[in-house]
Amino acid sequence: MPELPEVETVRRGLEQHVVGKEITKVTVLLEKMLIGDSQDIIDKQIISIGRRGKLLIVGIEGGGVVLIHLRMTGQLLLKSKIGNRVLPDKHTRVVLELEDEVLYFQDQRTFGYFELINNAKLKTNKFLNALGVEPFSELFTFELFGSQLKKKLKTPVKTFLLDQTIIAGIGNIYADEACFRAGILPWRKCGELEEAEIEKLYVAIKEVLSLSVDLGGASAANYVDVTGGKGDFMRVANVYRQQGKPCRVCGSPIQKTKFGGRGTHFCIQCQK
DNA sequence: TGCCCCCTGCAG
DNA sequence: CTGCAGGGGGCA
Repeated sequence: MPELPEVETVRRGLEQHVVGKEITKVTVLLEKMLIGDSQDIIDKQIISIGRRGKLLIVGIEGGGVVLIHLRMTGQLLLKSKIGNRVLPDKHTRVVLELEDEVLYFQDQRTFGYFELINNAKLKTNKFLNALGVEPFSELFTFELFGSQLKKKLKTPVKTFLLDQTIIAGIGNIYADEACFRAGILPWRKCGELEEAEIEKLYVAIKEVLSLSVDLGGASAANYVDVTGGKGDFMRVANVYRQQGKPCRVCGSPIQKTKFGGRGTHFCIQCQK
């Protein structure tokens, strides 16, 4: 489900509801989805909710963290009744009981995970350490972006955008949307972008991610926030899952193809 | 740097 | 029934 805007929306929801609460019970319904010993966090307080790229970082009293990756279909829900859904159900993988709240980790496809990790191991966590720059960070400057592109001359732009070790948090939706906004076809090589296109792409990445955070993320399929609410980004999506519809800018039909094994959406008129 | 794979459910 | 799905690890 989740790319940076969706994970950030979940992060904010959690921050609002679970910081300062003590974990009273942990129930693991699918063993592989919780890495580590759940005893390590029992009777401890949640002290912070952070995020790096698409990864949530739950700070635990006494030093450890719980890394949560939602991958494709993960959800974190604080309400046990959402519409017709009553939790736990067959997609519930982990349940965290917190004084007066219950946090359900739902994951249809079971690609996501909870990983309990102490401070020492945090510094050596491979995935976390490999993550590239945070797009909203002041470190993500136009200069940095340009130098990153120049190291990947033969790499297609979309592949570059999806590489979490370069920029953290962009996934299939926002890669397509950023390319559209920049007027660049996703398979163009980074090395052939002109200066003006590089600038457009840089701005497009920041704008589309921040717009989506403002809209509560994109609920194209499974994504919901911690209360079960959907995000509104799909209302303004220009290309993602818009194939066949007229381009909002030029009216020509949005096309869909397969690129690098992923569905890829574009406007042949607006993107060159 | 590309592909296959991990899984389940849903649309076509 | 087949193909596809917003992620990313492991393999050539």
